[in-house]
Amino acid sequence: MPELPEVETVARGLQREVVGRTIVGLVLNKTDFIDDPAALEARLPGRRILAVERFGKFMLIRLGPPESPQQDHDEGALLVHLGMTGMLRPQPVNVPQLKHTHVVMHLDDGRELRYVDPRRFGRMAYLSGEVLHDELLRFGADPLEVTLDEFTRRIRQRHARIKALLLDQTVLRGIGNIYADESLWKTKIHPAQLGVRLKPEQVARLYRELQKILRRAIELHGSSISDFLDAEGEPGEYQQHHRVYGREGKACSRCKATIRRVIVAGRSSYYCPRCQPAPRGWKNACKANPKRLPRRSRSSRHGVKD
DNA sequence: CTCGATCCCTGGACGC
DNA sequence: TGCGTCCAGGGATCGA
Repeated sequence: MPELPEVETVARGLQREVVGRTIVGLVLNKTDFIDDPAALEARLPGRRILAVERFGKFMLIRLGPPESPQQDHDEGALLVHLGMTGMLRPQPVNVPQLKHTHVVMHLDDGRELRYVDPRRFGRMAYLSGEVLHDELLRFGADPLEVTLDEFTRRIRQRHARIKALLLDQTVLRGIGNIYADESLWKTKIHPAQLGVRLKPEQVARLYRELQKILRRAIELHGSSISDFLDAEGEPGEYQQHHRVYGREGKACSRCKATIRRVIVAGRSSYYCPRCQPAPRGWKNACKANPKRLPRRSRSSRHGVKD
């Protein structure tokens, strides 16, 4: 599931692989995840790829001016969100297309930049400069660039649970379920704790550890849980360093207590019940609302050991 | 204001 | 083996 480190990995790979290439043609298959498919067909052919940047969980494919002078240059870019299962990578034409290949951009070196996304939770849009600018304004700070003061302000400004705040892309952009849970475990903060209740020292630790975890994950090319592959088709390695995510029923590597999973902010949240003490009232809230307790996973129902 | 519910979508795991 | 069911999850949206 592509979050900041995975998107960064793909963006860097594409930066190496396709910058300088010109898109000479475009084939669209399923288009229900594309904002305006006709805009892609009208705007992409003939444009040179100037840069591939990451913005939160988005990739921004910056495009040069169109070759035909009557089409005015609008500083537009192709925005790509990989959703859960999106993959974007260049392939030689003779490599068979994977199932669920929805967008094929023909490049001037003979390769094809292919977008594959089985679940189509991703998003693709061509946005002109002005629209792009407004679109990006909706998002919060980049967790790797934000200052501690700004991070603290954002975590404390809303009366929400820390897990919800970390996942909210208008608070911080780029964090998803994996890196939220991993950074909360590292800093011994329960995911249901309210952001405003965190002590300044806890916020500072979360800030530092979140950045460390994201940077390390980028070094290891992200986490490949089920099917994430980078722009070279390679999986990441960071999943081998997960301490809580996906480890329900296993032992906490710090205290040996059993890792648990609850639903916080509508998302599965993995945590250590001993290292990350629940906030006041949380356990009663769980008893009152059984939906907070996820259905036992099939593996744990059958007692699979680690 | 925050929260939960619902929808989107497919593949994989599981139950029978 | 095969068919039905559940579920994962990011984000948008709506109602409580």
